[in-house]
Amino acid sequence: MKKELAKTYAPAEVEDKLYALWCEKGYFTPNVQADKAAGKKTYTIVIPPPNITGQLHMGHALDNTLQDILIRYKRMSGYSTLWLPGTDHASIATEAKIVAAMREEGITKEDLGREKFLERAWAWKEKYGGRIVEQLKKMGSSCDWSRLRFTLDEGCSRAVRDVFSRLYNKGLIYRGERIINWCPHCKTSISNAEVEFEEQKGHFWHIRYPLVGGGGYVEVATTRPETLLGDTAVAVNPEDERYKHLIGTYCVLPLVGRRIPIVADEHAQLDKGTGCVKITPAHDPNDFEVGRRQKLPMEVVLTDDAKITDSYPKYAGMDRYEAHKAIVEDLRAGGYLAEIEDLTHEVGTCYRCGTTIEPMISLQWFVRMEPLAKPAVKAVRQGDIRFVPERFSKNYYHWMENTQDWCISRQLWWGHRIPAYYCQDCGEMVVSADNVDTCAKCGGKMEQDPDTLDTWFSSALWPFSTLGWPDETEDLKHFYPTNTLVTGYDIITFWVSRMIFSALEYTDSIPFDTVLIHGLVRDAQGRKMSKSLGNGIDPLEIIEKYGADALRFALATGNSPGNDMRFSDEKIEAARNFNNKIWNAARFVMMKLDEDTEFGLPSANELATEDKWIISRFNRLVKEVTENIDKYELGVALAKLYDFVWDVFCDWYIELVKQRMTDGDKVAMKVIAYVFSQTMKLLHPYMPFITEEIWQTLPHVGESIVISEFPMYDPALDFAKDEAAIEKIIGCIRAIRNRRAEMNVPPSKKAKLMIVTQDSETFTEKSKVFFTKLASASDVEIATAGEIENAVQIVSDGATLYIPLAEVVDTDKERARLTKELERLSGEIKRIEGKLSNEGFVSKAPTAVIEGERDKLAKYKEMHCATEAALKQL
RNA sequence: GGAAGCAUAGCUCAGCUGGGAGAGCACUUGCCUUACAAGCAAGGGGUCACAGGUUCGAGCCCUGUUGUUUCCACCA
Repeated sequence: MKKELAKTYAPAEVEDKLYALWCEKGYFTPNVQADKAAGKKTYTIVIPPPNITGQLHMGHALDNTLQDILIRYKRMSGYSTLWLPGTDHASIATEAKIVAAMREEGITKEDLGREKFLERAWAWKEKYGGRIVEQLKKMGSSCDWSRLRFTLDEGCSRAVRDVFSRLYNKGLIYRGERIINWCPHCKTSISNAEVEFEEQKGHFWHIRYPLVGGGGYVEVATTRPETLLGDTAVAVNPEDERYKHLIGTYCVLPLVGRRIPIVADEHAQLDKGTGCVKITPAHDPNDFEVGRRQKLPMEVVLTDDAKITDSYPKYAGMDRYEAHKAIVEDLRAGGYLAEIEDLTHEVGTCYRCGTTIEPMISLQWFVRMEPLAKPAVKAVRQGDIRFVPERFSKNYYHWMENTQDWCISRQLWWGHRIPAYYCQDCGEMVVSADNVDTCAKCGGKMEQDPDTLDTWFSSALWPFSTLGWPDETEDLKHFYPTNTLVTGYDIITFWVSRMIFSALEYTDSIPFDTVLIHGLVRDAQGRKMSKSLGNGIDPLEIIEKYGADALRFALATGNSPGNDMRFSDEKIEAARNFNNKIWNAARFVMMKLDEDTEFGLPSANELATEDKWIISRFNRLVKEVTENIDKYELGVALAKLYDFVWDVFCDWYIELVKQRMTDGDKVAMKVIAYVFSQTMKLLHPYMPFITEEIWQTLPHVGESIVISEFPMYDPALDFAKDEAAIEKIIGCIRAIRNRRAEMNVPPSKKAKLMIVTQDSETFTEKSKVFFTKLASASDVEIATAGEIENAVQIVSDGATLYIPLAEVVDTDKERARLTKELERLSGEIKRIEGKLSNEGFVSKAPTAVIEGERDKLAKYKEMHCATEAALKQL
């Protein structure tokens, strides 16, 4: 057993080796049959599939660390556990990357054709999808790789086609001409959720439209004068006295010369601008509605790449910004421009490429949201699905209750092709999960819709499509609904909400019961990590330098649900240091253990006080850590583990038992091995590699810590009395060290120690060694009464300590110090007495709190008395 | 225009249903004490943003104010 370990922990030497072993043993793959037979409860997490566009970033690292902590914890706690991994085809993002790469080669999508393009896309997927899987493995993620999925694989695709045709048949998917958000760069429609608003400086242009017949004009205001080309009316409010006489008359569109009507519509508000609104039905969502109500023509003036159409020869081919300038100039020249105001406004941009989106009228596919949103809201309201932290449910409700129909068609090639088929001869349309070649009506040739579906359409099915749905597979029956979804708050609307309504509609079940929300990982200055800033930190570089466990620790510690965190060098170094601390504790334990030390606790009557103390402390730790993890307080649980390992186990228990270990005390060996090995288990979900490496070398039962049993709280291991005794001794040791430090006495200078106490159960013969080892005592005497003259006197909880360091004792200083101490104690006593004499406090406070105060009072009174005595002796 | 979060030690942040303020880093002092100098020991440092309120008791609950961040929203 006695192994010589390196002084510092070298993660690189153990991580890959252990991960390979875990995979080989199949620890991450649940044995469904056996688990069922054993009646195990299930615990399932389906990974938020990373995009195949690139590589893992810190956000992924955090997301996956949290998931792995939960999964490993549940696996060790006896659940039938599945963490299902996969990747997302990320339609628009991936296509944009591939197109960009092709541009380098000087080819366009059209040059290549759909089929060849898709070949490239699949090659991309192989390369980058594989890379992401490797990165997840490096993190130690205990995913079941035998169930790896991809949003565009056959199973997911089938689920998508199935859902699409179901919804279509129920009337929940429709095709129609609506105003959609058009990205002129990506050349596709995008959904409302994919539009990001950005504040931009602009102008408010007031333009005069001359009235037809007779002089005069109406003045309209717009931020986008170039859309004037598409105006087909001017609206005024029907109640507006100023313009009532103009309703039904016409004005002339400047520069174009078209006659357009002045119509009455509530959209125009009395108190805004001039009260007259130009109406551009084909290029503005509000105007589109006005146009429908007023039966106005839709005049399209922009092409797919946001250039003016050929209908306006003077401006044809100009992009929207050039046209803007030209039209402003022409308006000015023509004397149509009345006023120009400065203004800042929110402009919609494409969330992928940042291009300003163009509202356009277009024939697209939509999901009717209202009937789907209602049950989705209800599921959260009645608590079937819970957000952690709770406040994010407000976000969710707000979005769900106000959401508009979802535009799901995209003019892209990389994605799920819409399962709608059109007859080339008679125009008949069929929606079908299966391919349709010939028209049932006329026998003509059917062509599939060229468009693909929004990436999020397939992501919305992810929790069940990955488990085999629409088939009633074993996996679906066993693991669905899943349990915890771990994701960032930035993706609640895109994804979480859509999974919820999708699951309720298609599987008649919630997709998961808990949504654990985490924040963003920011850089050390609190900025978002981004490519343009170049402040991104690569998790793999961190792993290479510090190890996966250090990365995981740094991400999990001090992190609370829903809050952003900063990642810094100090944090990762602190994490590395903790790894090293654990490692060295392991070195100590292993150096001291006998080879035949077995796993297990000695019986209670064999245990020394300090053994019971550490066991009791550990037992309480188990209870707290379990409770914290169950409440998703992963950061709090980890802080307690850190504190226990470093401050309780290393700084005190190891020091207290060192002598016994050196003396070959078998009981101490068993206790230290037991507590430490169990501590490794508690820590394992957070730091899988180092804990396994150490656990394997300690006495243990079982094959791997991965599949070992998570420690359980045991009321029989609460030793309150022994805990109190050791806490007292620690208090004395601290007090002695403190005094010595104050007097600048070096540790090497030993001195006799006399302990005057009535507490013979705490201050025993056996406890003397603690003072010689840890408090620089040369010799310890325990007495029930007595004193040493000219000695340093320390009053601690339960004892008065005398240290004869005559040459350094300054009697005046001692007197001053003790007097001060006496004052402090008097103050405390007065405070507690005041509290206890408060009628309200004693009648209303819980008894435990009152008891606590009484105990403290007694302690302080005793110390006060002892201090007084000590002062007298000086 | 709505909504939410945050404000605690010099810095970064924890603080569980209210019961005497914590950690890491930084700082000061002393230690290479055979597990660990990536360490050990001791120490300094906080009217918990501000103002009210509820309570026997408030960092925590309520109201308002200020600062800051974010989300949502079709303001021409």
